[in-house]
Amino acid sequence: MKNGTDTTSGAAADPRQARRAVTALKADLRDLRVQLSMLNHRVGAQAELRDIDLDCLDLVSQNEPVGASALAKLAGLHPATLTGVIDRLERGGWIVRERDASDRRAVVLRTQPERNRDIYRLYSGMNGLIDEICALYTADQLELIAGFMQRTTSAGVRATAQLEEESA
Amino acid sequence: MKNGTDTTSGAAADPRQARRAVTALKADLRDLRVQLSMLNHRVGAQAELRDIDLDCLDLVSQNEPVGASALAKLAGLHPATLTGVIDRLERGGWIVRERDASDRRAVVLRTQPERNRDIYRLYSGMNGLIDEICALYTADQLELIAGFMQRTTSAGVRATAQLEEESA
DNA sequence: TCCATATAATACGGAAACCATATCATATGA
DNA sequence: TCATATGATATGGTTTCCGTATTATATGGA
Repeated sequence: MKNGTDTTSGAAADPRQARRAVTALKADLRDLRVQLSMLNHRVGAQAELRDIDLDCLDLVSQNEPVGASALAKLAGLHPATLTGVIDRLERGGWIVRERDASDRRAVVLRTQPERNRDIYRLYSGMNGLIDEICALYTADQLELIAGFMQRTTSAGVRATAQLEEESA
Repeated sequence: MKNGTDTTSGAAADPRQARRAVTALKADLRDLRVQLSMLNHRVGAQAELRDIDLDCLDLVSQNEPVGASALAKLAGLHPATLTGVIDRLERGGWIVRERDASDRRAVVLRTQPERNRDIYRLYSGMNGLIDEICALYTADQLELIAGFMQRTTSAGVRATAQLEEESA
């Protein structure tokens, strides 16, 4: 492994190499996105969940406790559609739906940790492979990569919000 | 980035730091996956395509020319479902469906480059933000990150195939 | 060649999901 | 207190999904 984390700034010594690297990385990111969606689809099939249900389940665990309307906004789904998603997730035991004490119209969603271990188990193959990949890198390199992912996620949030308001 | 310690090999100097880094990276990867799915959902909404249609369009452009059954296998979709997906993609002008000259039962799918620029345009916001992020890194670092993504994509292919055969 | 069998894609139809709209319960503020 | 807003769900028409049947073509013997 040649590339390290040793450099101090992002200034490019060779602009041509930099441009090529950026283009290649974007293609790799796109391929990664598609493949992770495919993996997710199979996981969902095993768990008898639609793709969107699994996405919502992820969103709940990232944001719990979360209300239905907040989740609808995060997922970009119509409220009525989200009711159906929640019904399925609740019926399958993946989440619980509670009344909000401070606003009795509202509903609060939480994951069922016990049940969600089943999802984790379906990802265990991928998990092990990622461990093998990570073993090829130093901790510093992994932190560099993770940092890039965090920034890209933030960019995704912003780009999503922008598309959202354009359609509004 | 942080402390410029050894970056000469993949061996971890501090196993504890390495484990923490791997755990954090997995969480970041998961967040990234979800957010990219959300972004994709908005892009699909603008293009009047279902999420799965957009995934299939990506798969076609990655594998074209590709047959319908090959695509069904890649996407993990029932053949009859895929017919519907292809109908929508063709109706929208995203792909063309040709008869295979060497096997007249088969259909060959290709993207319409002209039309697919519309998708590219919907991703332009994200694209620009990624450029900004990449500017923070050296070309060597970007190559390191891209390499990690490639390996992760390969891992995704393997994990997907494994889940596939477990269900069969 | 002829036929049995396999394979690619699509047609069909019932079940499920999606979502615009209406509805009900509750909150908020004039 | 009441008008209005808001959160979630119910309703119903439209679309999608997918198991199965069907059609067209290919392939490998006898």
